[in-house]
Amino acid sequence: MENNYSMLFPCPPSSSYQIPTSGLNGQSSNAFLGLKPTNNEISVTHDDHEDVKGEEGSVNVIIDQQDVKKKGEKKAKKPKYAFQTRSQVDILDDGYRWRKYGQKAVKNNKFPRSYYRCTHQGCNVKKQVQRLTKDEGVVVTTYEGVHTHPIEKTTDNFEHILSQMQIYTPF
DNA sequence: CGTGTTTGACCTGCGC
DNA sequence: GCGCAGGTCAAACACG
Repeated sequence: MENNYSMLFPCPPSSSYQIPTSGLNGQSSNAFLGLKPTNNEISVTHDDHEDVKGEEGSVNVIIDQQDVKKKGEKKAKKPKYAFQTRSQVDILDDGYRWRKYGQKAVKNNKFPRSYYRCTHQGCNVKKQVQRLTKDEGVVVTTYEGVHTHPIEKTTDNFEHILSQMQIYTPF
């Protein structure tokens, strides 16, 4: 099926941070994602884009339908979301619990890429966190898959995050 | 003791 | 087939 996800990431109203993800893998989920940069602005971009800086305040989410194959299993398509965040720290607390399972040096990048998996049972959402050589202030977080469970931290924190996002986006 | 991180080895895909 | 790069595994380790 054809889906246009380009507007998937509107800034949610403060009363609700439900993000429409219906159509992704035929599933829907609430609170797909939130980011908590420790400071500064959030911008979101395509993981294919080279011009990482982007314009401040611009929001651009690209979902990449990636073929994932495993031995003996049929291909499954997983949505992939790349977020670009200006932050001093690599770890963005999005409310889910993540376990790091790997770290690799990336070519043409002096910073390593870290691999995380959601620790919730049955939820195999993955994310990669990578800092850019070009701009050390930029952290690129790539999410793969959709959480099959509600967010774990029921924090006010999360609403703060979202309100921050509204501030930093032109919507 | 439970949970998460570190890190080298291993696997896989791809280009030559 | 070979080498490289990216992705994952898993044992050892650290920490509250």
